[in-house]
Amino acid sequence: MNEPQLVRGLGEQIVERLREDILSGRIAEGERLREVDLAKRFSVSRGPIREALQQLAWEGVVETDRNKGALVSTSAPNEISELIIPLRCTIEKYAIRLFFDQLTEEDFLTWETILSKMKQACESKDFALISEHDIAFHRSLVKRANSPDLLAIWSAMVSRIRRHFRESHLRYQNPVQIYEEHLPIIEALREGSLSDALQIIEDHIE
Amino acid sequence: MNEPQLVRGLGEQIVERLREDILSGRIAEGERLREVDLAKRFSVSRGPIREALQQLAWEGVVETDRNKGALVSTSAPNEISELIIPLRCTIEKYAIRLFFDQLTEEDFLTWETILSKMKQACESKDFALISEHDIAFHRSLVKRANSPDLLAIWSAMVSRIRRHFRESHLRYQNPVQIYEEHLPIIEALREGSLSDALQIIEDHIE
DNA sequence: TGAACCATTATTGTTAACAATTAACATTTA
DNA sequence: TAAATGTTAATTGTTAACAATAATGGTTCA
Repeated sequence: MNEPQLVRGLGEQIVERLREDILSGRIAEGERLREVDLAKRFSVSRGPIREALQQLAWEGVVETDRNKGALVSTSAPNEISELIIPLRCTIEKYAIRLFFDQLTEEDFLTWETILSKMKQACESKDFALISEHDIAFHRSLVKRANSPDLLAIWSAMVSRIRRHFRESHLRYQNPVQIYEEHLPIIEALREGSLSDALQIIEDHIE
Repeated sequence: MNEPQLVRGLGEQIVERLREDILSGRIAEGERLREVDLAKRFSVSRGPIREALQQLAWEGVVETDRNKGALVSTSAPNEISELIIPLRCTIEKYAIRLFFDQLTEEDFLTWETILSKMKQACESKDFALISEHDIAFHRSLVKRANSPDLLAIWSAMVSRIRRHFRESHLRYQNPVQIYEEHLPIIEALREGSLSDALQIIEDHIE
């Protein structure tokens, strides 16, 4: 099995930090990202920064024009989430089918760790953090399938509907519900019922 | 409309040349790509080379391990095409619904132009060109919906399955069939039957 | 013999300087 | 004044040197 690569390059680390900042809304849509600023912030040279920006551009998190640098791309209008919902469903169900018969205790530990962070964020009503962990949870589901193609396509989609995540979260009067709605997914996986898990994911993604 | 960016960076130019070399088989599967070799071959420094390799890795054309460089991916029997087919179906049908009641004669002209080029490519059995025009046709369908997000998501997917296009084309004994299978799509649009068009697209994408 | 160790080489990762391009702004001109 | 032009500053694109890591090959020792 693929070792989870303990030492990651600077570029990859920066991708994750920037992506979290942008998907959660801590860095605003339309904001310009200058290479030298980022290099100073992360205390590295512009090489890894350029690497990270290129990756984020493919994911659709930022947009780049030649010789003009990178802007945080604006999240798609909500009407497109009508399209994305069935797409996400297809992908995440496909992912679950791929890894379903290879589940280990470690997997559940990973997911429970993310969800416990989400719970904390829900309790303190920090919606930026809630979105971040919500997306992180679903990303880790897709990632578990161990298919770079699957993850790439999913990432390209989700980065474009980050606003939809936040806005749907804001509708909850009691944000802890957001956390609670994620529990059945893991429970179904633990109980070993594939069809239940698929059905629950389908109901959940909306 | 988007200007077709006249001056491209070195990285982008190298991406295209390497991708063509790999997909056409001039660079064999499993072959190792060393940065210094490529830098010498293209007479540039390693910067643009790394950029190009990162892009090709994202597209799935090469695989990279940290500190170990890039290998040309072996085209594993693309089990993911099983996933891509329903995704493409969803997206392209969604696109058609969006523009269906705004069709003009100009649209048909665009599509017929692309298809006539495809026909030529089919007749000369130039499979690289066939793929290009096939992708161009479907891209123009999606583009017609006039939604940058839709196009972006579709592009992210297609860049990962370029290889699948080519391989499915190679199965045709008479490549002109590829061209002929595209005609009913336009015919249905011309005749003004949305449900027919959607059904034909669904049958076509397989 | 062959398995473990060390030194050497090859290769990638990172950095910092330099070149080319774009943006900003003052100046000129109609 | 407003448009056009030229100049400067800010920013990205590219390069080449340096650092860190992995592959190679030979030597020793059981």
